[in-house]
Amino acid sequence: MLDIKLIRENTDTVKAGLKAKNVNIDLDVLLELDKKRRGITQAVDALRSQVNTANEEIGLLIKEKKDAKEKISAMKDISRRIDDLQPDLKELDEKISTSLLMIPNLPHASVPVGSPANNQHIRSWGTPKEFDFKPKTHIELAEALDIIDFKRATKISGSNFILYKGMGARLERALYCWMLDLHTTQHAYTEIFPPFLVNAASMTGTGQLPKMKDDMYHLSPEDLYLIPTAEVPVTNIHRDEMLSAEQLPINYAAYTACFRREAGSYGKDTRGLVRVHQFDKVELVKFVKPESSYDELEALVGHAEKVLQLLNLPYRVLMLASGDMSFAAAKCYDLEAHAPGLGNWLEVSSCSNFEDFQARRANIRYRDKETKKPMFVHTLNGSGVALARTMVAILENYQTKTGEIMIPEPLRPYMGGLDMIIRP
RNA sequence: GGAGAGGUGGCAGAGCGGUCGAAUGCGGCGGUCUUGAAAACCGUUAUCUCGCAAGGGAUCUAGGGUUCGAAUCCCUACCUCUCCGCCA
Repeated sequence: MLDIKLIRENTDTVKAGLKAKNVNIDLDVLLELDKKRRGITQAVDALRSQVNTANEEIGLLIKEKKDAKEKISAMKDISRRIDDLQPDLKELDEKISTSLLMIPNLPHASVPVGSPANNQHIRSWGTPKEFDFKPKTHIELAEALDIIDFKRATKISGSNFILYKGMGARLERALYCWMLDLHTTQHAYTEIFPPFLVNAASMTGTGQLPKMKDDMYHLSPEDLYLIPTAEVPVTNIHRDEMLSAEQLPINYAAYTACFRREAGSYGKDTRGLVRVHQFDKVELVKFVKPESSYDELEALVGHAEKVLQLLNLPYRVLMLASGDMSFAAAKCYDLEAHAPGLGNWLEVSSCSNFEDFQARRANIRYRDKETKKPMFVHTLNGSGVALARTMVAILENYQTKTGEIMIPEPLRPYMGGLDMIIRP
């Protein structure tokens, strides 16, 4: 959520930022409502002030057992006038806060303005693997090895669900266990295992609601949502809390399943593991002081990159252009791993700084040592990393000529020492 | 699912119609004492919002209601706890 004061005082900056994010919102309407509200608020406050003064006097009169009838009836009139203004004020409040919740975060100054075509290539690690045979796709490989059963997943749940089997299931488990161990022991994150169902307040806190309602699975009797990412429950750990400055930075790593309806993306990546309704992910979440959040973003990207480096998967780092960033992000790097079977780069991690956008919505503050004032923290998160697509990259990069899969070195201890997935 | 209790400041906890934005304790901050620290003692310490300012206003889970006036009374929702039942 943006600060209404920022919108009021730096209207042009905000307008430019929204334009860069490719969002068409009429701020002038909002500012007009804001102006009206302030006018009515001032009128109401003045009346209330009268009431408050009079009430003190009435209290005294009654205490002294004097007659207060006249004053009381005068106050009835004023109270009625306040009541008359109240509905307008309430309506304005609602309109303003609804509208504020629909305004996205502004891009940071370092972010290139434009569409996905303007995404900026930051660096690459490794080079796409060359094979002396035609590499297969993960779909062909997994079916032949009987480690993923696409047909039965569809029977059980529908299209774009995954059913891992045997060593496929084991490899999935090895991956998230290893990633959690890496981040908790090497990068100083505290492990979290959160609920996979969250309430509307949590979804609003991180910015999924109200705008992305249709992208999420919703359970109606209880009014709960399936999490699209661990970002939601983990960031909301500290919703409505006042943290102490000494606690910061707070770093959490969480494995969760992630659930996405992917409504509106039918026809895209319909086969295989690239776009699925449920996938596993280890998410990294940071709560930091504002002055360090951009350094923390670089560190966070580094932690996600470490996963791909240790797995020896070639990847590239992109800084997203303003128009390609998510609703809540101020700056975002994507990591794309190369999938030689598909011949594609796959987004396996997205690392963002939200600055105080989520902290404002979720009311996550800390007390500043110098000013002693409550301040909003900055929140960040990044995938470290998302599994289904990383599984694609592993299967396709580690395939042999005979269609078997070498197990990446760091995962072998998690696979009972196994170094190769062979045909059944 | 049934019965009961409760949701108050950073935390714990009092207040149950009229100077209550709220006692007290803990914690925090400043000071006295001390070579330094601890202890002790003294002082101080909510947030949001309107206003150039002076100074207002709001907030005791949320939303309604009663009243001139609500943290305090009534209704509804949500949440927490205890007991019973059911259950992986």
